[in-house]
Amino acid sequence: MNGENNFFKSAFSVDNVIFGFDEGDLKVLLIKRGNEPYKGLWALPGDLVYPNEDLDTAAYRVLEELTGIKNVYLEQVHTFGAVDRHPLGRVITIAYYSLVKISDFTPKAASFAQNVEWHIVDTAIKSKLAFDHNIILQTCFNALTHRVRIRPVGFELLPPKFTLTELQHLYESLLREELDKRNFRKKILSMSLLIDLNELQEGVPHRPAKLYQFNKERYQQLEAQGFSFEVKESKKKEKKQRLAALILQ
Amino acid sequence: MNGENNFFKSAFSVDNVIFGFDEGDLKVLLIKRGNEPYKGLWALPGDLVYPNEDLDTAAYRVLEELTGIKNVYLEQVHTFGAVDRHPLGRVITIAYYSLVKISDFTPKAASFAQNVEWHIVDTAIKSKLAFDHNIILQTCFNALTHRVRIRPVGFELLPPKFTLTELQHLYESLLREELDKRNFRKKILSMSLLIDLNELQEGVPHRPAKLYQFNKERYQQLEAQGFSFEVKESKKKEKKQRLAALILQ
DNA sequence: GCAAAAGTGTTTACAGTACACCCATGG
DNA sequence: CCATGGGTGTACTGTAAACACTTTTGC
Repeated sequence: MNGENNFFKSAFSVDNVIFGFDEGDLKVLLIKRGNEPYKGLWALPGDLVYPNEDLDTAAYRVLEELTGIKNVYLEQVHTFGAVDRHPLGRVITIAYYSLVKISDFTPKAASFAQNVEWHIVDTAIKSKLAFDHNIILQTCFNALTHRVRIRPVGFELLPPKFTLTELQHLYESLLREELDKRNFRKKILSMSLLIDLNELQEGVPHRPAKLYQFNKERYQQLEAQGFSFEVKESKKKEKKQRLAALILQ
Repeated sequence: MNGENNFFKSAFSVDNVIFGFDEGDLKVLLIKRGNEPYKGLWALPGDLVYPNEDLDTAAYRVLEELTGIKNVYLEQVHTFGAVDRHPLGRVITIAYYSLVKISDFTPKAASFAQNVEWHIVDTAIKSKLAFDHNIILQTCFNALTHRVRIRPVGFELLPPKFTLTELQHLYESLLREELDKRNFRKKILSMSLLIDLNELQEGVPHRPAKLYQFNKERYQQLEAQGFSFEVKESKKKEKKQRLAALILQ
């Protein structure tokens, strides 16, 4: 398959790191390989890209075939192309990650599903995965933690209604550090990206928490304005934080 | 070349957005195409990846063959793979950018060099480039402006000895905004990433400026510590700016 | 002496951080 | 009435931002 000095004798695939959040842990969807190479090892879902298929389309296809979920957050991260990364030939792979709400997840055909499992990311990274999937998973996790500091992508991982504590736990999990409850709430609520649903949790053995919803319209409005918070800002404020961002975080 | 339903009938290339800084402008190195398709248009330097060549190696090769420069800053940015992006077949391309000191640049064979030119980035983005190179250039420029806010990559674009004003102009060019001279100097010098060479500019028709050098050792030391500024920081300070980074810039 | 860029400190305002107690519910 | 997590406000502090004049050199 490889070995001759000939272009157009290689292939490319997409691999999709599908993240979910459940029971306080960030998880990733893995497939147990039924064939060689790496038979029996866990691997990221992926597939060769069809000749008439765009890369993003291929990544969406892999996701939907596996989970049945459409319309998810998907982002290309990096392309891995070490000569020896695939034992059977020259195959480079374009790595994506997606963020899904595990509650939306309906695994396909049961015979298939028994080889598909959510794994805790921390554990999966340390275990031996097929191909170069350890480094791909690590790279995509890094990209996610970086992304979450810049854009409110975290909401993609939560169910439509959530409590502030759930949201905080998600961020703590992504940022790998504990956050102060009062400061977290102050910050989040000040962005007016949440809609108070005036509903309460039910069936919890303690004071029920308020439920919130992500305000997508508000988010898109802010994004279009470069997050300059038009309502609160003076001209002075707009220029603030520019030098702050200079060079070092 | 394309059209059959057959994998391993596609190819991948690297394209390299080579940035330089000169006369106060950010520039990009372009090649005028001598062959179809897109004959006569300016294009990013790039090449097909050899069957036994890693992706990064290919990107370095393209750079060195063109400029004679080694050991530069190089970063993979994004992979472009629209089905119709190359008129002659299915060719996806992995886009890189590199940062070079224009002073190091020694164009290769003169017959070749007449088709190689530095273009001002702003102008090049607006002009019609070959293939999908407009969007590739734009994407790489965005990646650079993002990167420069996080890591001091700007120094890669300056000659070994530079003045603070030159450094400020570079940052103004990359960030597309004017900076306050006193605040800029205060911030930069406080990071102790610069070495005062105790030398002055010569032959300038005004008060000569001091020359500085980038302190690479200090930078690597800080990087290894996650830029936590060990000398100045208390434990409290270490936790600072964490919530700040939450969600929105 | 004049043109041109270099160099230099202080004040103000905002935003992040630290921190502790009462509340509502189920059992 | 107890256990569990939900919910709330203030004082402090560090850093970014705004801002104007003097200095040095070449011509």
